[in-house]
Amino acid sequence: MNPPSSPTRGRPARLDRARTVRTALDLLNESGLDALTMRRLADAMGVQAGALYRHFATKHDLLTAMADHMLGQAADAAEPTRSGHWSEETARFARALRTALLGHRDGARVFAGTHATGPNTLRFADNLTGVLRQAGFPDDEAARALYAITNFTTGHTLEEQAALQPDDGKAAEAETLHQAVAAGTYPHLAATLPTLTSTDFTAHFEYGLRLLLNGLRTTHPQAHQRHTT
Amino acid sequence: MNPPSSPTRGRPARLDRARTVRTALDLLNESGLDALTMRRLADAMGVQAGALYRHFATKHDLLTAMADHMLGQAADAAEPTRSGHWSEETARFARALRTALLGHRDGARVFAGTHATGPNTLRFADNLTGVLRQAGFPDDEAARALYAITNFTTGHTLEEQAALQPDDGKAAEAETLHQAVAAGTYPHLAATLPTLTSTDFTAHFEYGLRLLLNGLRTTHPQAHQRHTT
DNA sequence: ACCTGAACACCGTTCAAGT
DNA sequence: ACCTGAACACCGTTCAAGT
Repeated sequence: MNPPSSPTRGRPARLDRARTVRTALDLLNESGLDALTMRRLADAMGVQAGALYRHFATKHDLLTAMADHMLGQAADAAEPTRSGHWSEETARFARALRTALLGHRDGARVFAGTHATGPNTLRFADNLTGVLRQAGFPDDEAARALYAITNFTTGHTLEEQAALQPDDGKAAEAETLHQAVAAGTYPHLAATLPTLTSTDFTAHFEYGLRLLLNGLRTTHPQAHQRHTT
Repeated sequence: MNPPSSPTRGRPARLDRARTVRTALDLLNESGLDALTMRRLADAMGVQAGALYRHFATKHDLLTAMADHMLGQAADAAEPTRSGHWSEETARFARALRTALLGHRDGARVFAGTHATGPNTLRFADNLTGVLRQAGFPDDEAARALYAITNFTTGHTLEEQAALQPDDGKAAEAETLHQAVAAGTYPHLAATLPTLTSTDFTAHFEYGLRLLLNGLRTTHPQAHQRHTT
């Protein structure tokens, strides 16, 4: 069943897609996206940079594979359980996506920067869409709700991870904000400053998620619910 | 009122922040973010690359200034008018943000990649927060709603502009999707494929926005409304 | 078949020196 | 004061040549 010269014979290949993606994700966690270069990755794998191009046509290709690998966590964590209410199931998918992106440094940036259409991403999307369809949403609303939820989640996590970043003039930025606010230029920002500058990102995320879910309840074909969670 | 050697005398400076930002945004529109380099920008301004560092400490600094400039459009377009219902006012802010980001090639990527805290960004945020507070939302909810709306909008527009990009193996991607779907692996994606692959991004955006607004209505202190828009 | 070595065409950023 | 020239320490990607 193997070709004449079996690929398992001869020098064992140092490189393969799976191992390269895992090493790249490790490097991402250690050094961040800006420091993830093809040369550094090649170094980490004991190989010359050019060798990586045997498995990935471009760096963007590699990042796409990394994004899909991350989504594996999300897809596993959110496997539909048929038990909960559709809104709680949907929330689990959104939370699993955020958690998966938070699982790697700059994870949201990697995911947002690629159009991942790998098996994990598709599985995640298929399962979430299934939850909504089985809840009775029409096909087009299920598709659009999928987009709304994932786009909100990536948008939020992008912000969250940017805010967590090593101090890149972050102090100076807060300074500008406080000064402008103190000057009375932005009265509404001044009034809401404690919440705006809060680092409880889970609370921010849960609020936005709740808005989306409440919105979905409102448009649900059998909208017989009345509770606000 | 001017220092001894007035800055308006002598060689007229070829460089200043405002003109540099405008030229950079033009270059962005022509060539995209990946082609926007400090050297190319310097060329466009008839200057050596190093000269740019007199006005911007880093490239990221320049991108932040570009992001705030773009938000000027959004802040102007959404100036509160005191006339409409708070939900319609809020929708105007979200739409103005999307439109402003769509106004420049890779606009969402520039905005999402920077923590803009310039005057335009703050004005936009202050005005939107004001609409929500005057509608009766408590301060913390107004702040969180601001985040939910802007994060959804950037997340959506990021996707939208990525999808509009010149064909970067986009055909191959659609191929993979259709094959996987035809193989019956993703039944729910198959059922929703027409909507999922629709390029009517305005419809996608409006649906997500409606979910958020309906969600806000649900949690509104004086929730006496019942209509679904 | 798989990888090396070396090159090509670039980057962002710094800084002495010129005017 | 403002900008040049030139360098430093890198990039992604390609491809003949080795093993």
